[in-house]
Amino acid sequence: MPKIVDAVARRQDVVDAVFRIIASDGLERASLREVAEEANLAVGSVRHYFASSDDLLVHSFAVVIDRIVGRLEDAFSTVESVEPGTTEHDHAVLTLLGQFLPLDEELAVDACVWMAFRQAARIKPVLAEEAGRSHRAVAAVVGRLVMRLMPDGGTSQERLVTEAERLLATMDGLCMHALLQPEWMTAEGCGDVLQAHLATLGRLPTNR
Amino acid sequence: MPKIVDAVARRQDVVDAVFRIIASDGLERASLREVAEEANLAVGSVRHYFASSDDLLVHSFAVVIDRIVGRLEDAFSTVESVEPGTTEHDHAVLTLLGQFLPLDEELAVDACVWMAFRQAARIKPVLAEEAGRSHRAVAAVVGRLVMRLMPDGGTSQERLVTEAERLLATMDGLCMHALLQPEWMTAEGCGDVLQAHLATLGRLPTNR
DNA sequence: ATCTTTTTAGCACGAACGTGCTTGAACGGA
DNA sequence: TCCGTTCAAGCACGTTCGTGCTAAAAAGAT
Repeated sequence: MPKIVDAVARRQDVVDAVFRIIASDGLERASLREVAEEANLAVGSVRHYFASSDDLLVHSFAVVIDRIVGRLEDAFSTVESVEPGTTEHDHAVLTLLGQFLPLDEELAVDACVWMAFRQAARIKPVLAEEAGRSHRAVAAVVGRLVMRLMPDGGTSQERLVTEAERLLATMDGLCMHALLQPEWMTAEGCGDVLQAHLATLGRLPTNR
Repeated sequence: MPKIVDAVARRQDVVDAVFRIIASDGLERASLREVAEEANLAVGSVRHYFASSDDLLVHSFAVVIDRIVGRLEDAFSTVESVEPGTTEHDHAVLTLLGQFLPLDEELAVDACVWMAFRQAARIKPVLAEEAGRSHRAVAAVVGRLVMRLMPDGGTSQERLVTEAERLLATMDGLCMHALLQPEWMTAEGCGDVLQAHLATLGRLPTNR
C-alpha cells in the first residue's frame, strides 16, 4: 500500500484554512488558490481532498454548523442538569446564549463563518440545504430553552413559538451587531441585552 | 453647449439596476458588466457616471441608507403626531418598525441591499464610513422611539441604551430571518414577535 | 530493490473581472 | 454651418477564478 496520511485530519486542516480566510477576508476570497496557500498546499492537493470548490464550501458550512450546534446542545444539557430558578441556572442559560456571540477569538471565527454562509445560501443553491439544517437545529435548542424558561412552562403552543422566534431573532441581531459594529456593541452590552431579554421571559429578576 | 441628459436621473437608473442585481443575485454579482447590462447601457457609459466600481457601490449604499432612514423618520414624525397609549399610536409604532422588514417587494429589495452592504462593509474599507453612518442614523431613531415607549420615559440613561440596542438587535434579526428563511418567518410571524417585544417595553397590552 | 497506489504539484484553457484609453455619435451655442 | 463639450460604446491589458488533465514524488507491500 502507498503513502498514507490521515485524510480526515487533512480535510479538517483545509477547512480550518477556509475558516481563517472567511473570518479575515470574507467568503468571496475563499477561492481554491487562497485556501491552498493558507493551508500551505498546492491547488491540486486541495482538489484531491475536495472534488470541487462547491464541495469544499458545503463541507466547511456543515463543519461550522456541527460545531455551533454541538456547543449549544452541550450547554443545554448543562442547563437541564441544574434546578431552574437558581443563580447557577441563570448562569448556565447565559453561557448557552453566549455560544452565539463572538465573545472570544474562536467564537468570533465561527460566528463570522456561520453568518457568511447563511447569507451566501440565499444566493447559492448548493448551500441551501445546510442552511435549512442549521436553522432547524438551532431553533430546536432555542425552543426547548424557551419552554424551560417561560413561567407557565410554555402552555400556549402559539405563544411559545413566538417567544422562540423572538429570542432567536434577538440572538442573531446581537451577533450581527457584535460582528459588524464591535465598537458600539461590546461583550458587556451583549450581556446587558441578554439579561434584559431573559427578564421579559418572566424568570430572571426584572431589575437586572 | 453639448448634449444634455438628466445626469442625476441617469445615475439613479444605474443605482436601481444595482439594487435589482443585489436583491436577485447578490452583491458579488454587481459587477460593472452586469450592472451595465441590467441598465441597458454599455460598460463605458456606466463608468462615465461613476468613476469606478467602488464609487458606484458606495453611492448605491448611500442611496439605500437615505431611503431607509427617510422612511424611518417620516414614520417617526407620524408616531410623534399621535397621543401615546392610543391604538393609533400603537399602529404608528408598528408601521415604523415595519419599515425594517421585507413586507412588500420594495421593502424587500431595500432590506436585501442594506444587509448585503452592511455585511460587505466588514471586509471592504470603502464601505465602512457609510456603514457607520447607517448605524448611527438608525440607532438615533430607534433610541427616540424607545424613549417614547418606555413607561418612565427613559429615566435611566443606561437602561434606555440597553433597550434601544435590544430593539435594534431584534429588528435586524427579524429582518435577517425574513430574508433568509422566509418559509419559517412570515410577515405574520414578524408581527407577532414585534407585538411581543413591544409588550415588554411596558406600553402595549401584554395579552397581544 | 521493485511495484502500486496515494499524495502532491503544476500546466493550460476559457471565462469574468476592473480599468486605462480611444473612437464615434449627439447636440446646444457661435 | 461648424465648433466644442458631453454622452455612448468598445477595445485591450493584466489578474483572478474553477477545472480538466498530466506527471512527479512518496512510501508501504512484495
